[in-house]
Amino acid sequence: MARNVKIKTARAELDMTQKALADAVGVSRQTMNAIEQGNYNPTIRLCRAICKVLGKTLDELFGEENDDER
Amino acid sequence: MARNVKIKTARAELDMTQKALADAVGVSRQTMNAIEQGNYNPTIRLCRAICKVLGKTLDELFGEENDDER
DNA sequence: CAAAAATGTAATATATACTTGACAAAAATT
DNA sequence: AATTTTTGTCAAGTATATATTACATTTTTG
Repeated sequence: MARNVKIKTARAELDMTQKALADAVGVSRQTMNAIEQGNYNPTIRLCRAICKVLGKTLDELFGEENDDER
Repeated sequence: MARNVKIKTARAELDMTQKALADAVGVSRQTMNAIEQGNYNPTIRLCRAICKVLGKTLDELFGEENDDER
């Protein structure tokens, strides 16, 4: 189900906790967790916000999901 | 409110109608129209599907929305 | 190793993405 | 210029992204 390890890694690089990222991005901790877990199909606005905070591009963090996630 | 002219352009390059793109992507024509109109905050999965059909990257079609869209 | 912090996960509730149907206006076709 | 196709938009409904509360487990820290 496509765990998003790229977010986890980028977060680690900045030494940010899931909660810190969630707060920075204006979303609940559970939502951030679910996104990293690959259980979510977030909106583009949220993806953009995450990219902005983590200093990555959309393609870097959310590119090519080949599998059939929900 | 940030009309997405990039999608419109990419669509024109392929000589696709809004309906054709909507069908190819598995979404209603109204939804595609609203996205081009900038009234929507689509999910990343839909964005990926649009990119795939139009042969563009996420960054190309959905990068940097600076303005305060909804 | 114990305590604290961070993470994974579930249930219920709410906001909003997306659908369907319908109609008007604009653009393209003949 | 008339007809058809495409686009823009609205209203009401359904599906799902996200919030909140809560608790168990894992990881980190003292």
